[in-house]
Amino acid sequence: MWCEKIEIKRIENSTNQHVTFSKRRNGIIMEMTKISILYKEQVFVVIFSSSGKMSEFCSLSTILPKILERYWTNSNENIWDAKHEGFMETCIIMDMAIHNIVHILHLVP
Amino acid sequence: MWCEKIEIKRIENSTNQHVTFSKRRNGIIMEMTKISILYKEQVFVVIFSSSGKMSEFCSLSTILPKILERYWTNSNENIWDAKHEGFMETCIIMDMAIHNIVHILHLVP
DNA sequence: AACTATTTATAAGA
DNA sequence: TTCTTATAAATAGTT
Repeated sequence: MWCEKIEIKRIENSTNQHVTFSKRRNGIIMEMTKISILYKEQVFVVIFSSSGKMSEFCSLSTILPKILERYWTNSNENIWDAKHEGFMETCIIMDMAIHNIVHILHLVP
Repeated sequence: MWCEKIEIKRIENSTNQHVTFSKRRNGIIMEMTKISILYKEQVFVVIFSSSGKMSEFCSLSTILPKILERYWTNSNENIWDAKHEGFMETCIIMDMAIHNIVHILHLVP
């Protein structure tokens, strides 16, 4: 499939995990930025830390309701009726329809 | 910065735009999948079409409330009080803390 | 959708 | 965390 030379497997070492995650996070932000230019679209990025805090905030926080509206409309489930456990470490939300990046919130390990 | 050889600029041609966006979308899904393995984390992906429809759905739609809870907790704004226009084309939500991919929703151009 | 030349991203090491 | 560089991986261009 992909990654035939370097095996993709769990990084156990905590320091390595932070370093490599940091690099890949930058990669994702780069890619988002490119997409926003290529398609002249809005990219909206939120990254939560593993402790649950947002460490940076740019603007236009009110875009999120639009996602939810559409999520609600398209799924037949009640999104507020949480049945599953889990805690967000990273959340990237891209809005492709306005005309700039509105949010890049960095993870602080 | 990045992309010194190939200029990153708006793709005007509609067909090209769909083809290249499709490639980059696959790239993002690949990257998410890798991250989920590298950090043994949950990756949660939702992609909406430009027409507003979700074209695919896998499982666990009830993870979204967790994102919202944290978004709410961390921002001082009422996320339901939308003041800005804009329409989501792509939404990627990664949950890094459960232990598998829960959602990959593909865009259908 | 498939191929591949070329560009871009990353792992490892410092 | 940031830099460097050799190597791996992704994609632009084309069929």
